[in-house]
Amino acid sequence: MNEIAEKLKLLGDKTRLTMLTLLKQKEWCVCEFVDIFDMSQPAISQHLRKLKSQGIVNEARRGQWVFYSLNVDDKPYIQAVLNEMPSAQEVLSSMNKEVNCACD
Amino acid sequence: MNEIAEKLKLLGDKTRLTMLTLLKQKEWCVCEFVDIFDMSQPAISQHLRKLKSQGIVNEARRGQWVFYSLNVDDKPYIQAVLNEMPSAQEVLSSMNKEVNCACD
DNA sequence: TTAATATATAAGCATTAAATTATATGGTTA
DNA sequence: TAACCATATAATTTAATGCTTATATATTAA
Repeated sequence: MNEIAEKLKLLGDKTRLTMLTLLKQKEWCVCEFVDIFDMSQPAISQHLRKLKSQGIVNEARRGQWVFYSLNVDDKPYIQAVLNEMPSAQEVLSSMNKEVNCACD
Repeated sequence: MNEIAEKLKLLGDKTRLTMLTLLKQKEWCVCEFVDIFDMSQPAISQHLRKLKSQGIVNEARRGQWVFYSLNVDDKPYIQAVLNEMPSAQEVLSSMNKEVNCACD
């Protein structure tokens, strides 16, 4: 129960919940998240570290870039949460952000 | 999305998650929760107020007692969370508490 | 109406959590 | 190797959360 409470605490943050919603569509690079969110790079990095430490996302370095992807196949309740979320496209357009990194 | 993040934040607290798990089985009176949790009556009351303010529980006064019950029929992702939780019996016996109130 | 019981609200304090700035690490390229 | 870019970590500040004690409100019963 404690472990689930910890994971839910992570989901209960608007920034992290938005990150996970974007991750439904595809993996994202840290630099993309830095462009998308109005927040410093370290703040982004720390959110991702927390998600990774709870096994909610996976990390993969490719060259100088680090990509994060969802890891919720064995966590049905997180899937249920993400089912309630809008599509990544909707989220992105509501945030009205340009992504300008060379990672892709 | 904000609203769901707020609800998840409420679920991400061990005490409240335990309360909700107990509420899977039946409604509970405030005085019972006061017996069960190692916490002051105002602390219990504040947790329940938060859950109520987000529509996760319902409140019903009967005489001098106030009973709380689950209100998650329209919140499938909360149901999915509670499905992961142990039974109310298991929770109770692991807490090893006696309930001594006249509410029932 | 007064006392007793149950619950809620208010105020204050301690802890946690999220942000920032500064700095370190790791990988790429000249 | 040195310079550069991307990311992570550390240290600090600020804000949010959860608890406590004290007090108020509501209901029941003498």
